[in-house]
Amino acid sequence: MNDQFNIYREAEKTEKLTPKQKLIFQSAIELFSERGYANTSTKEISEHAGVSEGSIFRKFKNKEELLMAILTPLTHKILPQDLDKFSRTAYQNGNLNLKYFLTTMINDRISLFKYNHKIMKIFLNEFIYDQHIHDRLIESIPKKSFKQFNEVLDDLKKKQILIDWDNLEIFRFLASNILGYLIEHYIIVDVKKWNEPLEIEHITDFIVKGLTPTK
Amino acid sequence: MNDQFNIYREAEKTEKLTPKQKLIFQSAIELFSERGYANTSTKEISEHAGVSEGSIFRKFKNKEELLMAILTPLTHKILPQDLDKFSRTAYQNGNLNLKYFLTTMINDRISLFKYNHKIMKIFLNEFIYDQHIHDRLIESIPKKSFKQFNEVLDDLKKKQILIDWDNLEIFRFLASNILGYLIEHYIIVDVKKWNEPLEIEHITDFIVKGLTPTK
Amino acid sequence: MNDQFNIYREAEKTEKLTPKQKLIFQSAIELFSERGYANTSTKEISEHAGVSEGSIFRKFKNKEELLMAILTPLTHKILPQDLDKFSRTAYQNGNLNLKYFLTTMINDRISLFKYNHKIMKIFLNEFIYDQHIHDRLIESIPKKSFKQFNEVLDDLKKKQILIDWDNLEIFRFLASNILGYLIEHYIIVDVKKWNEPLEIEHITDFIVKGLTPTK
Amino acid sequence: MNDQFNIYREAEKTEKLTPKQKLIFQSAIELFSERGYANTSTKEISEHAGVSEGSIFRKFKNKEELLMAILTPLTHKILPQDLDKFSRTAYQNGNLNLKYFLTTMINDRISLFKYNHKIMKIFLNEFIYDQHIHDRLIESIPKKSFKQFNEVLDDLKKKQILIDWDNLEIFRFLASNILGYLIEHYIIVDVKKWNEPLEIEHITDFIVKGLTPTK
DNA sequence: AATGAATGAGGGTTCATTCAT
DNA sequence: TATGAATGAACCCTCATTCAT
Repeated sequence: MNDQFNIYREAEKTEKLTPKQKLIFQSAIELFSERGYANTSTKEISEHAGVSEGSIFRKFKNKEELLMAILTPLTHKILPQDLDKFSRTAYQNGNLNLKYFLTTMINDRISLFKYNHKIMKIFLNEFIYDQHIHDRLIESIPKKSFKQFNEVLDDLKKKQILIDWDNLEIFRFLASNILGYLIEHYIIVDVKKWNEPLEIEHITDFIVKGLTPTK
Repeated sequence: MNDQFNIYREAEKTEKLTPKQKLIFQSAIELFSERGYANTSTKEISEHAGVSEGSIFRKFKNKEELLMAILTPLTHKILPQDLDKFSRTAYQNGNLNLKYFLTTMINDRISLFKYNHKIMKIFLNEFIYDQHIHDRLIESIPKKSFKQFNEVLDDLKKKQILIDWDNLEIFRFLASNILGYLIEHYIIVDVKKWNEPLEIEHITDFIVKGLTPTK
Repeated sequence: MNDQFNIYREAEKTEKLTPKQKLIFQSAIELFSERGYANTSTKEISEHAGVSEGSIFRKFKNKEELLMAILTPLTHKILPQDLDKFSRTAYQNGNLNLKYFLTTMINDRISLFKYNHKIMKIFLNEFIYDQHIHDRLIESIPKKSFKQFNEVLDDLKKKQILIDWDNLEIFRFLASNILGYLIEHYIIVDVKKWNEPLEIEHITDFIVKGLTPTK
Repeated sequence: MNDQFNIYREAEKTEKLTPKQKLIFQSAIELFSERGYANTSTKEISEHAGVSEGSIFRKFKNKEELLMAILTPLTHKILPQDLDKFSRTAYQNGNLNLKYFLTTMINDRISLFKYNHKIMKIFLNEFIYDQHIHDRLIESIPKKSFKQFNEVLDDLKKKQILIDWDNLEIFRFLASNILGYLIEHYIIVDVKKWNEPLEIEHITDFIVKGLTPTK
């Protein structure tokens, strides 16, 4: 049911991986997320996958290609691809408000990231630290998403249900709080149990209040 | 003037580094932040510092000790060490409100990180990936800060000028938005110029509104 | 027409190669001569031939067997196999002279090498460096050729139309100048166009003059 | 006394090699000439030199740089650098003739190559087979030598003591016969003993006769 | 104190060869 | 017969660390 959020299963399909190559793929995700790309040797990956080291390089030209094969699918999903769906939903409801729109979007993003938090961890790190990978990833993020995102925000601002700040700032407020939540609970993982629905509601409330225009 | 926020100058003092060792120290910060700890060789550090490779290991037992020498001072400063100063300030002003308290604190944190963003960049990465370093750093964060932080928040909540959410959640909202801002502008460094005071005001407004109790 | 000089076509016949194996054979010649035996991978050969890598090893036990299959036929032709034909020709002409004999022989050798210069290039390299191949090739050069060669030279010397030097020296003068010409134009391949008949005439003249006994 | 012809001793000096690096240098010459550059592993070189493998890469950036360090000095000497010295010698003698000029030059070249036949073997092979190295070597051959060579030949042709063929052809006749001799005796090394002065005299006679203009 | 030559374990990658399909 | 996935030894090279000078 939640397979719509499982990114790498899809990647495995489209890349036509053999069973052993799937093991390599999954082992790489496991180890990269655990100890970082630079700190994981191809030998370790092959051992974790129960496969010869050479097998890695049959499918993946080199270690970086393996990393990109893991990360690229995410770049196509990392921004909501049908933002207008959310805004339309809000309109259909008749009861047009920012909260409903954001609630839908935030939950969608959280679901996506939850099911791919290991890849997300790898992604976040490489995106910040490896300029080369940073550039390659930026390129592969669909331009369409950016455009849509801006259109929706501009529309909301025009209707005066969104504060009139720069779109990039608004985007950062969204991203910071969603990612902050996810990083705390899924990446740093010190905390054992928590009331997820409640916290998500808090996040939504927090963002909605923060982005509502002051009268 | 802003030397109060300069962490590594202090580190150099306390560790009693010779001039050459200072060069090593600064070169390591420069290169670790630029290309990551794992991707920086001691050879490169020594060359950047204009020093022989062996000199690194005279002062620092090994590469990791050098890293820890860079990061440890930060752990003592990463949480505000005199939060009550901020709250007292707010009181003294007579005009007690959340915004003033947060404004002071946020600006303080941003100043600290700005003047140490290279170390921060190194810190973020190692904190996420190296369990060993993660643990050492957690230990060295002063317990006192945690306690103080909780006391202040509880006080604010009692006075009903702060929303009644879990302190850790509130902390996360603060941290997420401050770090989000800093990472965007000081670590990812795609953007060239921006209106810093305005953005900081937005951040403060955003957080204040988000954390103000609903009537 | 010039198929008498085409060595590998013959090889293909005698080894009874299937069409795919012919492709492998020709691809190997192409690539070995281009980048050297050691620098050509079986994968590259199979790709160049449009064939699976495994197919190479169906016919050829290993990479070296493939090399030997290419080189061995050359070793049976590398020395003129019917030298007496040349000398007889010279006699029949009635106009017995060294020049006519050498002209015929030199042109014959040049024709042979021209049509097999890729194999020759491979041969020259392996002959020099691989002792194992060196020995195998020396063995497979027909003893008859040596004997014939000596007989012809001795006869010419007796008739005092050839200088009285050691046969091996004379052989080297012949070989050096013929190979020098071929290596320059067919193996080093820097030069674009040249007057082949003229140069061959010069070579012949040069050798004839050099080997004519001084009165 | 003959150290004027020893190229690599000079190389070792100019490159300021440590004793261990000299061992590496000499081992590389030994092994490259014995089994070829491509068939010699850096591990083998280090073992032959009784040194750790890493030591190779302290001085030489990579395997190819090691090869170039061996070959480059030769490229500066491979063509006679003071051809006019030979021609002047011939003139001074009063008894100006082609034979004297060639005798001097041929003996000089043979001496040079004899004392560096291992490097020559490596050189010949890489020059023919590795396009990349071919180009680098061509570049480093001093242009002056080419110019001088042409001037001397043109002068000799004008005085009608040298046949009027293209200079490149004449060069090839010289090179082919000198190299043929050296390759036979110093590189293929099947022959045990031979009368060197006699053979060199034959070579000189052979070339002189071949290049003397026909009346 | 400072140097930098030397080490050798381990890194990513290539490749001839095997073998199940 | 033909394929190509899989292997693992060997390859070139990097690097933190040691130590004689």
